[in-house]
Amino acid sequence: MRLRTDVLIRLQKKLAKKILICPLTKEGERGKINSTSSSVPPILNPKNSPWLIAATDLGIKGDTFKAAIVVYELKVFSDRPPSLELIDEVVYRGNTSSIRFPYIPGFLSFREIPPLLKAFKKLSVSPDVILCDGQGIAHPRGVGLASHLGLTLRKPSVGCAKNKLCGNYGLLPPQKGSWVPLVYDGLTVGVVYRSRTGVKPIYISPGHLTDIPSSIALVELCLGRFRIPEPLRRAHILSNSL
DNA sequence: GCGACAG
DNA sequence: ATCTTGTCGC
Ligand SMILES: [Mg+2]
Repeated sequence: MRLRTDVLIRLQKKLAKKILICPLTKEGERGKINSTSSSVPPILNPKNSPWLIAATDLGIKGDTFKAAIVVYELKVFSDRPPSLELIDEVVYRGNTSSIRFPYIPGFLSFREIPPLLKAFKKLSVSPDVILCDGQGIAHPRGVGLASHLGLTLRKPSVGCAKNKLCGNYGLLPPQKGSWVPLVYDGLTVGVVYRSRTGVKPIYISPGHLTDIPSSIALVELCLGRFRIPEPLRRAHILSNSL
């Protein structure tokens, strides 16, 4: 039997109004005005380090699913590359049969959030921001997985997807670090970002309590030698291991 | 009606 | 996402 999406669509439209797009800051600094009034993301300022970066992913293998959360401590320096140190990891296992929704493009959050919330209950630390395997506001109704999770947990979140859900964009140079706006319905909702030279790009969009510049900066600071930022890569591996 | 379509 | 080994290319 087909899933009735009309109720879900109404909920998404209501949630969309609650999403806040602003520079990424720590909870205590939220709402304060930039002392320098500059457009430089606060996370790039060494003075604001360290940051606790969480990443989440869900893996389904046969009759078992695993919701994984990893937490890294990010330190930004003025005279050397940023450092990432693994702080904590948790995995919540459950029966695949307990997953209430099938996968339908545009409604991924309803399928993945319940298991992810279970995993968050096992987490003892409180991250400053959550990286999600999926879109943020780059969504037909502006509420992708990252946005929905951020709103639910009342925490900053960033969407980092391996594929596009919606929107259009122009030619993207092959060099690592290049990016172009991702436009949907006349609005720039994120960017298509080249994390590795000559490699398929990733799709970055703000989830909640962050903006596009801060989202790009966060992902860049978390990149290692792979296409996917290290925390998300680790969460993905963890959610698929034994 | 047709094409697009996160994980 | 999952099902799956070796193989092609930089
Ligand atoms: Mg995933």
